[in-house]
Amino acid sequence: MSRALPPLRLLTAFAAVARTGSIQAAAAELNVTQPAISQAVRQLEDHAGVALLDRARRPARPTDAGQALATAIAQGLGQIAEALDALREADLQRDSRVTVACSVGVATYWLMPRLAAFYKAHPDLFVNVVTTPNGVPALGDGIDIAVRYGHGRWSDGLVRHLFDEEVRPVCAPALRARFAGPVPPGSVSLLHVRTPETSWVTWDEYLRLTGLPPVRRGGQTFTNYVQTTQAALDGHGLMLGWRSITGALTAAGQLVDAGLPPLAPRDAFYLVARTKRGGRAVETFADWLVTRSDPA
Amino acid sequence: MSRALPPLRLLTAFAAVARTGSIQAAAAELNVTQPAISQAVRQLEDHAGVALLDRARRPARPTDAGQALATAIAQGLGQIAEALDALREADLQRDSRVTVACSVGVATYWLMPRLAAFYKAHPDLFVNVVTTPNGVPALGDGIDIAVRYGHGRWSDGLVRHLFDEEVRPVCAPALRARFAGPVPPGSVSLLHVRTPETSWVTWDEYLRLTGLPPVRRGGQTFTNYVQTTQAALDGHGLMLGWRSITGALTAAGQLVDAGLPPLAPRDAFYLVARTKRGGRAVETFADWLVTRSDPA
DNA sequence: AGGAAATATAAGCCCATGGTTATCCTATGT
DNA sequence: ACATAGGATAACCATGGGCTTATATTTCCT
Repeated sequence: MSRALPPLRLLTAFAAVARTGSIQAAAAELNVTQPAISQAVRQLEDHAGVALLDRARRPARPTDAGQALATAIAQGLGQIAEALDALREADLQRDSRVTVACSVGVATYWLMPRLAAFYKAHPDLFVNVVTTPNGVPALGDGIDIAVRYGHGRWSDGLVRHLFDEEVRPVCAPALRARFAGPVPPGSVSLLHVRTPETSWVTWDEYLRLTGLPPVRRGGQTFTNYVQTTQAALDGHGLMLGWRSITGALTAAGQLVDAGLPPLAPRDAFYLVARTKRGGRAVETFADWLVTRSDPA
Repeated sequence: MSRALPPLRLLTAFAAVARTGSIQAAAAELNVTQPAISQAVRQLEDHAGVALLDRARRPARPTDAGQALATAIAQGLGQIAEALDALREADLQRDSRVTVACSVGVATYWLMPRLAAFYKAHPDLFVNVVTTPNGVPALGDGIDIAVRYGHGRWSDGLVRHLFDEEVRPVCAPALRARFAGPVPPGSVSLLHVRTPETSWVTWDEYLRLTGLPPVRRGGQTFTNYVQTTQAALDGHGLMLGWRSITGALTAAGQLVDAGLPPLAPRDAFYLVARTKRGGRAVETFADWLVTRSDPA
């Protein structure tokens, strides 16, 4: 049955003697006087019950027993010190990283293009973007911030308004050119997005809310706005363009307004941040995104 | 660059919390009050700069970081404790063992027969007998005691007188029976022992010192008294019987006095013990051997 | 809403720790 | 024999470590 360990000070004093080669050198390294180390090692020997130093030789050298113990001390305490360093390092890392969850469309056309400016302003921080294939982007293990479209009344985090949206039909220029006036929804292929998120406006809702006649189901259906946007760019039909997704493409002339009325939904985009365990990076990024947010 | 380790008390307090499952249980195990452990873990967290316990749950549980650190503490301190235990164990072992060096003849006919009585008196001690093939039994690495025949004026250890010797010619009863008077040395085969040790009386010295006529070289020569004694037992000749070697055999009638005058050499048997690093067993055995020593 | 259990906090205090200085002792080299 | 270097010992003391008690706070269950 082992007795309690001796005081750490005795262990480190002896390890220093073994490492530096003499009691005097160890004292110098530890910034104490030589008697302090001499007494410390003697106390350790009393505790251990065996001689750890051969003092007949000058400078004193560890006995075989002492060498064995010095090795165990170095390894044992080294292991603990490494674990502490690793924890601090991980904490520093965590404090310089933030993970954001959002839909793949928002990620591709809104968030990622903005990150360059964020890194320019904060080169020491790193944003990890996680796209949720479907459903509402959620907070949780490893997710610090979620960018959500919806009513904004969530309770799982701190909610901050990013921007209101506007939805208008857009299409490829070539498709637009086929009609003198607005592109009639009933005469072209409509590009649908079907997602479990029920907040996003669908073609049916758009037509109903703008007083346009309903269109019998046709066209193509995708599961995300990246594919839908690509199909529109390819001239495959008419899509509902959300300003945060297609605003830049429309400004660049790659997509054009279809001449139909725009729709301003009541829902908006929000940033939701976890209230616990938020490090410096999370707060910095959230603040930046809120102040720099505009839909296009 | 790692900072100094925190006090051992904080490490062991936290490790106890991780192992026992609560701050209260750790306090009970360490025989302090619950606030003592609560404060100790808080100090460790301040030192480490990370949360080690999830206190929202009752009882408090280690965080992932805390679990990692607790493991490192257990392994690191365990390694040091094991090293200390091993040193103490080795020391205990050394304290219950003694190694004795002597000639093979003394070992066989004098020392080994006595060890049974020693073990009876000291069942917790162990005597390791090392026979030196030739030369004076020496102290040194691993040899605590030497049993030597000689002048007794050695300086390599503590010298204590065991017993004086007596040398007399002895032979098998059948050889003795061939002569009405003393067995004449010149008429039988003499059994010689040739050894680098120059203290032991040879046949030449014996005949000269007792005034008997010298005998031209003949007979057999052996390198130790075990073989010589066996040859005498077999009736192969006349040997010089040292009381410590052949006393018991003569008392048992296996060998008989040849009727020639005995010789009391000036040299004697001594015990020489190392003066350094003598453990309890060495002193105990040396004392016992000195008080229980008699030549036969 | 209230009680039980676990943890946190603040204040207080005793005593042991962790050194220091002064000096002695021992080993080794010249 | 002497000088130097390294280590040992004794006496001393200031400080803060390592608790304690008392009480507050928080979480969870009934």
